[in-house]
Amino acid sequence: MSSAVSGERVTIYDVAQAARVSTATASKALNDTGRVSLETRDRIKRVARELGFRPNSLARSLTRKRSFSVGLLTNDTYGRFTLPLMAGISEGLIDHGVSVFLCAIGDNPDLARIHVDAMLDKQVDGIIATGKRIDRPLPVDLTHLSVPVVYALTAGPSNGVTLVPDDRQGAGAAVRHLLAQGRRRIVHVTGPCEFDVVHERALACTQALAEAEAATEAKVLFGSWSEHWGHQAVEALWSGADKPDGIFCGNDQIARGVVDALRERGVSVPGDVSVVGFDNWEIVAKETRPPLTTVDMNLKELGRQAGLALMRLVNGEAVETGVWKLPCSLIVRSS
Amino acid sequence: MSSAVSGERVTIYDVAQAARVSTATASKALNDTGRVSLETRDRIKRVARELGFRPNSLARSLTRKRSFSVGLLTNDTYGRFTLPLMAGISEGLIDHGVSVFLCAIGDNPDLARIHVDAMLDKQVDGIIATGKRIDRPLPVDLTHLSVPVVYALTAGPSNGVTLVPDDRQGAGAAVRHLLAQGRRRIVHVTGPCEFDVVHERALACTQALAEAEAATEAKVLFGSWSEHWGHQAVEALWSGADKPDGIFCGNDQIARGVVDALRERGVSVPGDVSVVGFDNWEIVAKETRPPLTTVDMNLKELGRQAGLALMRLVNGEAVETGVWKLPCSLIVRSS
DNA sequence: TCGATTTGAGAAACCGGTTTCTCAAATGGA
DNA sequence: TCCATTTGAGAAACCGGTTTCTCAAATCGA
Repeated sequence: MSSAVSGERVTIYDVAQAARVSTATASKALNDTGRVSLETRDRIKRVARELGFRPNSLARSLTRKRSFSVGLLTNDTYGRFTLPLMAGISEGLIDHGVSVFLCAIGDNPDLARIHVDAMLDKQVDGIIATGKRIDRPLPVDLTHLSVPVVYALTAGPSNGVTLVPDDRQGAGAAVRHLLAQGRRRIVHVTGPCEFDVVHERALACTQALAEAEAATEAKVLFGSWSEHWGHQAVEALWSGADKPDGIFCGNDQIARGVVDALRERGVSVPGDVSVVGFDNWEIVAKETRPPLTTVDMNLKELGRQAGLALMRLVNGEAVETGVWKLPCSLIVRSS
Repeated sequence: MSSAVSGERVTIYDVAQAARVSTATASKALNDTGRVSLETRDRIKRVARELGFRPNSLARSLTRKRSFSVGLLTNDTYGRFTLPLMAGISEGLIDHGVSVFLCAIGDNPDLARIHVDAMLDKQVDGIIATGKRIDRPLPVDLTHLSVPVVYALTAGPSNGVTLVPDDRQGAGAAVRHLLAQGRRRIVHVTGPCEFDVVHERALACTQALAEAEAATEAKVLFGSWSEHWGHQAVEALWSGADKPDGIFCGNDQIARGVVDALRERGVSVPGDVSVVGFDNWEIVAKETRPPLTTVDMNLKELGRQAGLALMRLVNGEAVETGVWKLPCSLIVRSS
């Protein structure tokens, strides 16, 4: 416990001297490797503890050729997806003594290149690439790096490891929830059709409805990812005949717009119409009146898995390539 | 350009050999230090470029005792404040070749300790502490570390360097904007009174109103940081006499609630009442109908400054201690 | 009891750079 | 022309660890 405020850091040399052994023996004792008697080993460990010895990670990395740090490259400026992911990665890796360099590269290829080079110079053991769109790659090529790369929430090469939420399963759960509420006239109000996830989710809607024999094809309205579009969609739907009794929205902001618009029209949620969102962006979903039932992509868990997958690659273990789809969870609130 | 796909990394030894000099000379040439003839220097640099030499940052750090990496400790799980800050720090430091380790520690002191130790083992040059509340410290003591620490958006020790937005100036600008719109019956709807910033901003309101001789004291309603509170506040205000014609809100979510509630009551914004928010959380502010005029805390710039201040400390330069208040900007939209 | 094997520990090389110190050659001044 | 100074470059030590190799002492088997 002592350790004292000895200005300078305690090195393994100090420990060796205090324990009257060579640095070689000290190193072996502390790492539980090599031939050292139990007695000596314990003594060295005790001395190290007393001196408050903490090995210099840089020196260790130099010989071990493992820096115990990884890089996280992100595209996402708001941090809405990145921070939960980051938290998961960090949580999964801290047990391995691994720290995470975060680089916000925006959409700037030059900046991305600079950051990637900086990471490689710092000898990161691997890189996790993440973005805000699953169907778009980052503005930098990571395929010929000397370190393994894992892709999360962004497009990766087909022979790489890519982790994404299972949009289809999530959307299916949302629609089945609406069906379970007795809703039959279900509409999907979603984002721009340029997004792959939009199609995935629409497809899942159709499948879920078909399974329940509620409809042969889901009615889908494409728009933008905004609250404003939620309002517009309700206006369009309620100006026609055949008004829906269940609405599944492409994200929580659209759902928020939909719920607000319905309330303004005097339509009761969930009395007359049930609404389900997507993302479980708590700050939106919980503040909606009534609080929004929505799909959570379990980004933290996804981050954890991405981190662990990267570690396996770093350790040379086999990892199944391709796209891993991780399950989403339905968060049932009052809408 | 060649460099080839030579599997292994190019070391300074390779460069030295190719240029027919010693590693000592190579190092001096590449770093523009020591005694080397211009001719030799150029040749070595050219060879290094041709071979695609990139110095191993770990090895360099070991001798230089500078790792060119810093740690960012954060409390904020949503990342709403952290990511803009992070982007600013990163932007300010990448020119210095410095990378940032991000650690999300939540409110867990043990986790915080583990992360701090991990950073120190990795020989970070310094640490930036950030949180979601300016009047609360992180759950870990950073005062006796061997590396300099800068605090941003979180409470630091009085002899430390702390950067925060100038809430008073920002709030003053907001109120003066309302006054300039011809508003005189101004109310401040804000968060819980346990927050220091709440008082700072309230005080600034009073001052601004006093300067304009519009009132001797600002009317302030304390509540929570939610949209819901915005609704409640409007209900309370409109059920009494003396309805306001200008509302300055403690954050954009409250403002959002206020604007929605006013619209539901048929009160025109900005026709009858002007509303100003705080935070410029674009995803809320831009989606409000009408788009919200609000105060931006310039977090990215704050991050940049924090990073640069830390660098100065690392380089042993003098840095003024105490609380630095950085200016906020009023973002004028339609409310 | 004696040679063969195992054990414990240290010397030294190494990782990939930086830096100090040394020294021969080139230059300068008288 | 001769000595003092400057210049350019390399040898070697170093940063703080890890790892291989060596070797004397202890243990083992016959």
